[in-house]
Amino acid sequence: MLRQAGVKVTQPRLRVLSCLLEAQAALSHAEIESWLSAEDAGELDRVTLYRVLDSLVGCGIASRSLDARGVFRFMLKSMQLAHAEHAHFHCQRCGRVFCVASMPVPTPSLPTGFVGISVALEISGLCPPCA
Amino acid sequence: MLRQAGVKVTQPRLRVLSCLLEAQAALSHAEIESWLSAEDAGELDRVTLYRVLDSLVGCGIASRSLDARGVFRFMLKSMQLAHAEHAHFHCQRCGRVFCVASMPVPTPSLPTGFVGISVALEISGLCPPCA
DNA sequence: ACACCAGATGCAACATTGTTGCATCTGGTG
DNA sequence: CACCAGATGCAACAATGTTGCATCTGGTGT
Repeated sequence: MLRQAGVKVTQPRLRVLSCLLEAQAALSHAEIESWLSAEDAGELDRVTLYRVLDSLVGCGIASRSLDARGVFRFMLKSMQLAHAEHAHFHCQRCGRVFCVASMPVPTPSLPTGFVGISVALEISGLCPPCA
Repeated sequence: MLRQAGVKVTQPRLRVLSCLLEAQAALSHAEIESWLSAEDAGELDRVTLYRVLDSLVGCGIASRSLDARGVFRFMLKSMQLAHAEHAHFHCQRCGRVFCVASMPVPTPSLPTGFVGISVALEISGLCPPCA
């Protein structure tokens, strides 16, 4: 993936990628950091992780979004596409994101001249543990 | 408004409220702070401003949302309600936001245990001039 | 008009998230 | 194998938001 995207294949990038590949949901910087620090390979520098994530987003491998607390979360672009069809629930307290399969994203009906590229249906509130 | 909401009527709250009443858009903490510091009455403590905003949101007078950078912005609930029922279109090129009256926000149908507080339908794309 | 007190304010210190500068290291290329 | 653009690691900084605590004040009962 990295080679295809035209960026250098480095240890940190491979580790972060494998993390995103395994993830079930969009991960925050802090979550990736603690996940990686549990590995044998040891910790990854905080700043390096920020820059690795920037580069993955920049070359189109990953996508960046905001959770309800205003924290950036990352997921593979390929996975993100699979989540474009239903709503997402953002917990205002813990920041976790849940898929709401029961709420499909409506097809855009835009005024003439507007070109829709993506639609997102975002619900804010409290998840069961936090409520 | 404050008395009706059942909270104490204090100087800081009145100053922040008048600020929000005049505002054309949702304001960030920093914007309100610099606006207030230009007044004759002098500066308002940073922390007090956070707590005033919390109390206004808590008693239902104001509402809190996130901008694209992950910064909280505040506006009067009365103004926000006028925008809660329809979708918003964000132009990826010029950044402008348009109301899409033709796309109503669906009523949430959440799994048991989840408490929904707000729903937003956000479309990204290109507006007529940019397309 | 006065005293009281829950809640609001102001200050200091801290926490979290994200960024910048710079010296060093390394993946890819010739 | 040597080179170098770009990646990494470290330190310091910046922006945003939170907590603890002493003091002050708006509202209420007297």
